Amino acid sequence: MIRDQLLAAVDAALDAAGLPIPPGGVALAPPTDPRQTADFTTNVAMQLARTVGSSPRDVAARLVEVLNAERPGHLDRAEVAGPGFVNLYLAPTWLHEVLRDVVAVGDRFGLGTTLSGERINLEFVSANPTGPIHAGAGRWIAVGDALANLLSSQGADVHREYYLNDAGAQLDKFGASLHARYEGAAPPEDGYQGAYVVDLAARLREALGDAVDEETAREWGYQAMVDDIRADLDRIGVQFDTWFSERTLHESGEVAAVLDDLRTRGALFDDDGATWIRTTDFGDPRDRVLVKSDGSPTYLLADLAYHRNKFARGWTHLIDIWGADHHGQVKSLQSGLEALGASPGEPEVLLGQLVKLQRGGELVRLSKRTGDIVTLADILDEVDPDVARLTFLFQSIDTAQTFDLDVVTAQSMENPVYYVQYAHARIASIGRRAAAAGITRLPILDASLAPLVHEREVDLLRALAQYPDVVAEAAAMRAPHRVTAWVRDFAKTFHSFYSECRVLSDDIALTQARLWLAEACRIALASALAILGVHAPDEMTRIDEDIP
RNA sequence: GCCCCCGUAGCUCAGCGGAUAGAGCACCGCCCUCCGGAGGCGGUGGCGCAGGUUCGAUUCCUGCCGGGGGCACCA
Repeated sequence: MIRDQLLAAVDAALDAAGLPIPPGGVALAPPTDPRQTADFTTNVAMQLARTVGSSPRDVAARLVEVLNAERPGHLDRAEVAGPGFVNLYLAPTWLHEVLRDVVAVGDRFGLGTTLSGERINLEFVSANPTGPIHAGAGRWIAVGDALANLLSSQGADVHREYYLNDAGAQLDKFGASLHARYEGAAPPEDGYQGAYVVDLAARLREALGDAVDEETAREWGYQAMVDDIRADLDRIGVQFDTWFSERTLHESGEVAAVLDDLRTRGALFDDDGATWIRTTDFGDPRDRVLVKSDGSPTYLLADLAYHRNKFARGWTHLIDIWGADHHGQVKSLQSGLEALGASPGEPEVLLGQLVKLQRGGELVRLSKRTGDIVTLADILDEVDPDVARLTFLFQSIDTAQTFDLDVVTAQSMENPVYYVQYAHARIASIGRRAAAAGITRLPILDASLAPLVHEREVDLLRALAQYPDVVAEAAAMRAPHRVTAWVRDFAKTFHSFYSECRVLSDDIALTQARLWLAEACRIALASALAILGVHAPDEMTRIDEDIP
């Protein structure tokens, strides 16, 4: 849009001034300094100063001279500022053009093409089907789903996938524990001690009667847990495209095939009765076991078969979201896949720092032994899914998160999610008011946007202009929280506008212009909330009715 | 000992190498004739330490200090 035109103009101006274009192109962005009133600024002169052999301000002056002579569209003037910044001041019309652009693309506002053509398999959550989904896993649900939306918004074909570890020792332990409870006995020492297993045993008896053997108990329990997990995911509004069973890899011979392939490629060696893979050839700090001395496959072996299967199904790029406690396995998996011929760096693993739960001012100590866990369902019993999701999407996955159950529940009325949703609801409310008053929004081509000059209106238009870049950048950085940050900030700007600028007034032209501005804000809020997986309501349920 | 993440306001967190670092909560004031007060306006208050790279470092590199998570023939 407009920035692209300006970039082209700056490139041309550099050329006309006899200056080179820096490798990597010209950076053109709104100034971050709150004192600066320029619309865009570039540091290109400071970048070029050394190669050109003159001072940054001199280079900037040469560029400014050409720009002011050429005056590309919307440019009012260019100025040298500070140590050598070139500040571009645009005519107010450029922001009105932004508004027209937003309205023209409508619900497609914010979409980009930076990832078009990519076929991405995004695996997240993949909690073992041996118990309910833990509260902390809610972070990966929220982040994974938002990331999928984000990548899709940039044109990628994204597939949400859940890996079911239904072939390993954990499921056996789970089966043994369930069967023990079913028999009224205590689970094995290294089994699942949680109270939910007792409840599950009762459900098992109700479903299948009094003569259930351990294998039947395991299989029934497995299905029951998968059903429960799907129900929890359904509550928070996340749908997976594929639920992939580890068993199928063993049954289809794909696990064995990986071993054969690695043998052929000379990546294996035997030691101590076990079969190892030489992952150190690809940067792993140590080699890894694929087949244990008792002949059973390791988790890594099945995981290699799994990721190879993803490629075989046509996905060209794999992204896994893992908890930081698994970071030691990243290099092993990538090395093994590379040994199988995949491109280095596959899968791309996003390591998320863990969630600590806090209640009553104290950390909730989790103990597998006692089965003392807080589940996602527990959280969803207390707060609505939008609150839970946005809470998980506040911060970067690079930082450990403390999820304070008291704060999120007791103060949920003050949760920022409502602040953002309220902005959307207010716009809808204005629409209802307008309709009731018989005010119709005329086609934007017939509307004059010239009245939009108030500082709050300009703030909104600038924020709208930046939104597509925010989304593209968030996708590139795999950082949904950047969208959260933008939408919270945008909501603040909107509320400020709302209280200072009345949309519906006696000034017909101003009303028309502001109705269109409000519509553009609605489009942007809806877009951002959709990416985050949060609803954009047209009205809020009233609270605090008891206050006179 | 080695590997990964993080030390920014009293608390929780933002901040693609740019100019005087932002927001929420908390605290102190103020704003309801008017589109929904789940709101608005103002105030208090900050980059762990030391080097290095750079025209310019909260951001990149190194070391130290502090916090979290890993270093299995477990998943």
